[in-house]
Amino acid sequence: MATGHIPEATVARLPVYLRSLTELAAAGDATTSSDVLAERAGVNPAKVRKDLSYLGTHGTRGVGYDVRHLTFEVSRALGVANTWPVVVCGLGNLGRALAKHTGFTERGFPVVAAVDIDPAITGTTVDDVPVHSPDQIAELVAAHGVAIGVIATPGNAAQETADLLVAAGVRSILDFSSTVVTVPDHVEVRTVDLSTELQILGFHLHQDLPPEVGKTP
Amino acid sequence: MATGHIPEATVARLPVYLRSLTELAAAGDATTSSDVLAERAGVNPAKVRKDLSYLGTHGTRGVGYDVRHLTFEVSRALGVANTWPVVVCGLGNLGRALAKHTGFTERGFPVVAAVDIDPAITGTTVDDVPVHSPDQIAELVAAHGVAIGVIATPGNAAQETADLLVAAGVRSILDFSSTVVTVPDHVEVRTVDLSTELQILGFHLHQDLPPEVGKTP
DNA sequence: GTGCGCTTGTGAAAACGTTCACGAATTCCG
DNA sequence: CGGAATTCGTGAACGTTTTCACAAGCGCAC
Repeated sequence: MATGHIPEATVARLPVYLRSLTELAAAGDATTSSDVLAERAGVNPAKVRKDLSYLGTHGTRGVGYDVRHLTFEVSRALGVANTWPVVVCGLGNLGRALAKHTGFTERGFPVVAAVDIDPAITGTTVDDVPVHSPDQIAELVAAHGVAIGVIATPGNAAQETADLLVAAGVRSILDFSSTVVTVPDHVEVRTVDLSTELQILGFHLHQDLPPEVGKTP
Repeated sequence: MATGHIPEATVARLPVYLRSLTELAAAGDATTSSDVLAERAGVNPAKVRKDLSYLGTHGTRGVGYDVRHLTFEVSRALGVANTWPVVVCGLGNLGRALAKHTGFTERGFPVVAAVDIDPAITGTTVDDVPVHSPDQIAELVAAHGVAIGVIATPGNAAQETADLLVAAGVRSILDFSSTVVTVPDHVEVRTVDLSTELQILGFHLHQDLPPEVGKTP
């Protein structure tokens, strides 16, 4: 089975496997199994095997997977050898937390700059990340080779920010703004909406509630 | 079609529709169509119609949907009339941002307390949210009727925190910790992993790259 | 009223994702 | 060496989600 095309659902799980593999390696395990990986990733073992089969990687029947080799295969599939500089737009509570977040750099996504419209903070730094004004987005992207923009602005500035990022040549956007931003086909947007997540949880809580009184008879 | 069972995929989109409806109402539109909603939600019009059909709600053929009535129906399906108090665990960069985030309260998810293991900050407040120590989780949950816990701790404290939340009676967990937490069946966990999101974007960037040189011939 | 244009609601088809179940490959042990 | 125990890889079955396509209902114009 060639590395031809990896389903989206699988791609979304690869980072979880990679993390599990790193932990296993740190624990000194040389080999592992789909059962162990499934347990750690919180999924079904068959799913692990099928996911890994898309990588064209091969475990050994009766034995399992070589942790080092599998780590290499998953890393290669994800392209983690690449470093993708990121710019964070909007330095509210969330944007500031993202700019300070050290986990990004560790995984190959260094925050090279932040952008905010407030002139009081442009020119300053947030944990060594320089803060610029929005009209400098194009320069920043060009200077650092930024491919990913993070939008953490208020909703009403999100589309405008996205437009600036796209015009500057950014090809991927991670949007925390609780709005749907429209971009050209060649740009990928992933939306993380914290309120929506809570509303989904709230839906299930609500569902489990005893049926309401006062319904129309 | 009865309100019997709403597919998960639909539930995940209802908050987006609800937001669009609120905007349309604010703009003074009395009626709208699946096309308009689809445009705003960034989805296919047929999907909007099918999603809404699960609510047992009825638009008017040839006319569209009544914005006020549809808002009511979607709100009811989501159970937004309920208020679900939330406790935020872990006051690092992200936890602090979440505790300060005003959007939660606006949508019926007030952050009633925060929890951190650092004795230097327990007893203080973060934007009026009181900070307690982890061993007070049970009391907090009981006192405020908390049903949802947010985990924003470092990864190594996540499972432990989840256990405390579950023991205290929390039924839903929103996990930002980049780990897979294990909980009993009656507890729902949603995971938001920021690094994973970036890695998925990175995967596609990597895929679009010209094929690497130096492959085995 | 009758006809026309618009928009919903929904079967049916297609695409996608998950899980099952089992053959095949490997190791280990007696 | 032969058989039991593992564990992978994968075709097939199943379930979910998306999309299509069109009949049915509604309003307006005349």
